Amino acid sequence: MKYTLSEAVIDGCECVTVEGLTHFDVGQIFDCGQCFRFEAVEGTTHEKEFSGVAFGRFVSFAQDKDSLTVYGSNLNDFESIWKRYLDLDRDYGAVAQSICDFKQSDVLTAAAEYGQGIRILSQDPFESVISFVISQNNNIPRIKKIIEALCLRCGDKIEASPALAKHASPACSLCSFPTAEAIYALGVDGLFALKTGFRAKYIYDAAEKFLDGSLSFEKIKAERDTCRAVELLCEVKGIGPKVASCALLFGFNKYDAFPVDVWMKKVGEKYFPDEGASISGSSFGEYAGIAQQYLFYYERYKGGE
DNA sequence: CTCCAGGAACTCC
DNA sequence: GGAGTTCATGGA
Repeated sequence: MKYTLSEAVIDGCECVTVEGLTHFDVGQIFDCGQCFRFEAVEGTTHEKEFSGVAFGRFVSFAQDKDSLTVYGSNLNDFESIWKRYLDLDRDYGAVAQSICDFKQSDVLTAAAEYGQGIRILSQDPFESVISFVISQNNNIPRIKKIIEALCLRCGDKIEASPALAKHASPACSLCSFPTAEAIYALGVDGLFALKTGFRAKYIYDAAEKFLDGSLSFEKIKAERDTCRAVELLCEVKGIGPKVASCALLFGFNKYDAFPVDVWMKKVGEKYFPDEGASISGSSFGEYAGIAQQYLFYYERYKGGE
């Protein structure tokens, strides 16, 4: 994946421009359900632009064809944070090819073509764990609302210059995702007050186990066997196979983690009759998680909204 | 009103 | 060890 970088100031806003990207579409990346804190920027001068907060920083990703402009970043931040976050050094053309070679399937081939701009974001592990605990038996707009309320309630304010703040969508506040300490301090009642419902005690348990060390992210990162990593996460109340798999795929770089939700059960029943609703990653190879993302996105979004 | 949402815990047999 | 039920909430 060879691309070129340049640093600039546009309308008083520090930014980095990346040229020569392939298999990259900010619309697909931020609208495929892997990330809940980025929103489309209205009235952008670019073809597409999504802004939000990650790793305690506000940033805006604007795309025109194969060119990406990262507002709110200099070259240093880009190299140390956003390059990794966007997974830019992975050759998604080769990944998609290897997925389709491994599992011969017309639907999978069509899905990989349809979602060819998707990339798996490398998100903060704690944020992805809490976010997907909130996602259970919930819909995406409300998941975003709850996370937004949580960040407003106990995240840290992020300072952004007026020039940069123009890129912010009103739907996303300039607050970092809360620390485990801050979430723990809210208590179950405080979390319940944020309309988290029955998930309040689950969020609290995750924060508590993270803080007391019984949920070791270092251990999970180091665990080569993704099935065992799932088991480690499932020690938290409210984390089952689906939530654990999402957290591992989006927050721990476990590309073979294969979340099965209601949409993937439909995919199994419609297109993979041998597997049906018990479809699993074991038949999709080392990039099963990326294959899952192609199939999820295809089934969920093809044919509009 | 009922049904559903990127599920998982709990309760039965 | 599976199948059915419950859990908060809000939108369709």
